[in-house]
Amino acid sequence: MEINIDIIKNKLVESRLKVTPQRMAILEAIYSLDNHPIADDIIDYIKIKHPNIATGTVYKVLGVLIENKIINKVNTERGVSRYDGIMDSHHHLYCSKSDLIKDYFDEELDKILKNYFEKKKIPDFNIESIAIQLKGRFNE
Amino acid sequence: MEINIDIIKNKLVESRLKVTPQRMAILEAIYSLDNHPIADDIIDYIKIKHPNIATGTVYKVLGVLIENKIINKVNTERGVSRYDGIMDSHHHLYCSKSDLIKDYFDEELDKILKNYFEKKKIPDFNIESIAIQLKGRFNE
DNA sequence: ACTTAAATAAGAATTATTCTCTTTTAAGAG
DNA sequence: CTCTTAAAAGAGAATAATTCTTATTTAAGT
Repeated sequence: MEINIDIIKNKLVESRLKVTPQRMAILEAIYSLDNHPIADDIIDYIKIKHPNIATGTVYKVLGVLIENKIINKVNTERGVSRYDGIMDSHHHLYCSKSDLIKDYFDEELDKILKNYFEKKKIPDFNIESIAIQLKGRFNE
Repeated sequence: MEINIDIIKNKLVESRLKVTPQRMAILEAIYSLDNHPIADDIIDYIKIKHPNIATGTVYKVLGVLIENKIINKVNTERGVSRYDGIMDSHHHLYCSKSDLIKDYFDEELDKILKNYFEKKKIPDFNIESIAIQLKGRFNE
C-alpha cells in the first residue's frame, strides 16, 4: 500500500483533525502492517520510532480515525478488534486455521447482492450495508 | 423456540457429553432468551433457578457447546461474544441503532452465492462457509 | 453402591480496552 | 514569531469480559 506521508497527512487535514506525530505514526502503521493489525501490533510497530507513545493514546486515536471514517474496525471471532485502512467497499476472507484476514473486492458480487435485495425486501428491515465474511483456507 | 427438556438433553447425549443441570440450564437459557444473549444474559437468566452457578462454568460450558456444534458464537462490533442456538445455515440482521440481532434465513440467496462462488473461484482460497451480515434499521 | 474421569465452584489472573487527570502541543490569532 | 487555548497525549488506575487454577463435587458406567 502507498505509504506516502503527505497522503496520510491529508486524510487528517481533510477531516479537520490536528496533525500529530502520534496520529501520523498510527496511520502509517495501519497502512504498512498487513493482515489487519490489532492495537498491540500497531503499538509494537510504533514503539520503534515513538518509544513513549501511551497505549491509551493509540486506542483514542483509533477511535477518532474510525469516527472520521479514515479507518475501519474488523470484527473477529476472538473478540479482539482489528483495524483496516481500506475504506473502499470490500469483504473479508478469514482463514479458518490462522489469524489471517484478507480483503476481498468483488464489484460483480456487490451488484448481484444489491440487485437481489432490491427485489427481495426483508420485512421490517432497511439494509444499510452488506458485509460478507468468507471463511476458508488459503493455499499456502 | 421449542424449549423441550428432552430435546435439550438429547443434544448433549448425542455429543457424548455428560448431562449436568448446569449444561441443561445454559442450553435452556440460550433457547429461551431471544436476541442472541451474551454470557451475562445467560447467567442472569440461570441464577433464578441455579443461584450458585459459577461464571467460569458458564463460559466453560459455552465453549464446550460451541466445540460440539450445539451452539454458535456471533461476532459483534463491541467485541462481546453473543450466542446463537440455531445451527441451520442462516445469516444475521444487525440493527445499527440498538443491540438487536435477528436471524435471517434465505435459501434462495444461499443458492445464488453457492452458485456464484462455484463459477468464480477466489485465487488461493477455498471457501468453507459464507456468512452475511446485513446492517440496517428495523421498522419500529 | 463404588469408582473415576469429567465437571463445577470459587476466586485469582489475564487481556483488551476505557477512563481520569495532568501535562504538553498544534495551529490559529495577533 | 510569540501567545493563547482547545485539543491531544501521557501515565497509570479502573473496568469488563473472559480464562485459568486448584480443590471439591458429581454423572454415569462397572
